Amino acid sequence: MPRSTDLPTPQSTDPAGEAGVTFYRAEGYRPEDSIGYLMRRVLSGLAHEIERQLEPSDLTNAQWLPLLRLFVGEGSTVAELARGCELDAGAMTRLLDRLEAKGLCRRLRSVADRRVVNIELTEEGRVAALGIPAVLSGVQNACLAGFSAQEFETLKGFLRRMIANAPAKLPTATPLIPGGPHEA
Amino acid sequence: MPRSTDLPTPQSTDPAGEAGVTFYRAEGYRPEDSIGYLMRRVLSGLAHEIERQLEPSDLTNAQWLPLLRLFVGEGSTVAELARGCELDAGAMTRLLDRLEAKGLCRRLRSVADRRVVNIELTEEGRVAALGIPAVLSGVQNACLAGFSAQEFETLKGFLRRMIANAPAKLPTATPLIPGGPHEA
DNA sequence: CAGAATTTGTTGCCATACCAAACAAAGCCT
DNA sequence: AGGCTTTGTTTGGTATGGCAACAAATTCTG
Repeated sequence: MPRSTDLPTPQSTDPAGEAGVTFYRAEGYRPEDSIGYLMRRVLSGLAHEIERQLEPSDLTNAQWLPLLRLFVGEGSTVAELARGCELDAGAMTRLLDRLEAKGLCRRLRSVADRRVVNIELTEEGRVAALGIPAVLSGVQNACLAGFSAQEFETLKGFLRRMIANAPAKLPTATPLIPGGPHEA
Repeated sequence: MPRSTDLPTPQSTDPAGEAGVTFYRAEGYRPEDSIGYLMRRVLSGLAHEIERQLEPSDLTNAQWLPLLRLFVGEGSTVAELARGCELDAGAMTRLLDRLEAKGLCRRLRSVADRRVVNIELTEEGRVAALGIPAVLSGVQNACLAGFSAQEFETLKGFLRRMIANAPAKLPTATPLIPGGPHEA
């Protein structure tokens, strides 16, 4: 197992000079033209519409994601769900409190590892989760009205490149490297 | 039973019926491929980095926007700032409480309209606001590393089209309609 | 002009979200 | 075994956001 203690250098260019990437400047900066502002508006629109359509299920915008992940089996403990939803473990605990209070899930202490609490959907929870993908699909399709398949792919490519440009953020998913480089 | 008249009509009649805009489907829906998920990750990356860089100014992610708007003169009352930041008036009241507690702004009851509270930056507030545009520009430029000017424009076009696809939501900002509503 | 409708700012209540601390249970190391 | 470290969960404190209820001020209307 190669321990790469050096930083991965995707591009051999100078770390300082960004090859003339200067779309924005401090002087005359206009929020309305910023991609951050634009994306925020797109996202808030999506979120509002999703929450509106999930209202009959009594699911808030913060609650459908963990419910969906439980439903599709991507996570079954507090810690896993917290990581999957990019949330604080404390926040997830209380979010699950509310879901449990609604009767959508229940906690089961693991016997194998007594630190762990396994979360499982109730029958009600499964029913509620069942409708989520349709809503997400519908809302996002509506948001993309007028887009060609080509444009859709281009857009996703742009977004993935922007994500890749992030300066080493959260370890989104724990790399499956047993005994990997555990630097502080 | 003659089925020769069957059209290639999909059995699942699209509720949206949007000229075949079906990038996502309920069956096999994968969050990681959704534009919502991707944009959320881009935005959270931007937000984290901005907050990190503004840390020395003691400005949180929620606070720099109203401060910036005050600084550039886009709003000077609670209601205006709330609208400009797409926030609840109540949330803005308390946000201003915290900014005022930090000595960054102060409230002045209007004499013309005694309902109104005018907010103005203190000297400290001006100093803090002064550095914001540079941080926003830098972080967003970094996020766009590797993008051509053409791609940058294409991306913004995509985002604007998605915003336009929103189902008639909030009257974001008062349009600059000549002869329109007389704004303050 | 008087009463209704609207606007503005504030506050209460609740849902969220982060951070740090407290604990418990597992793992690791000597 | 005993101690230090890691992981998982919960809880307390604080910041933030939405909604509803209100009071004060202003505007609209009959």
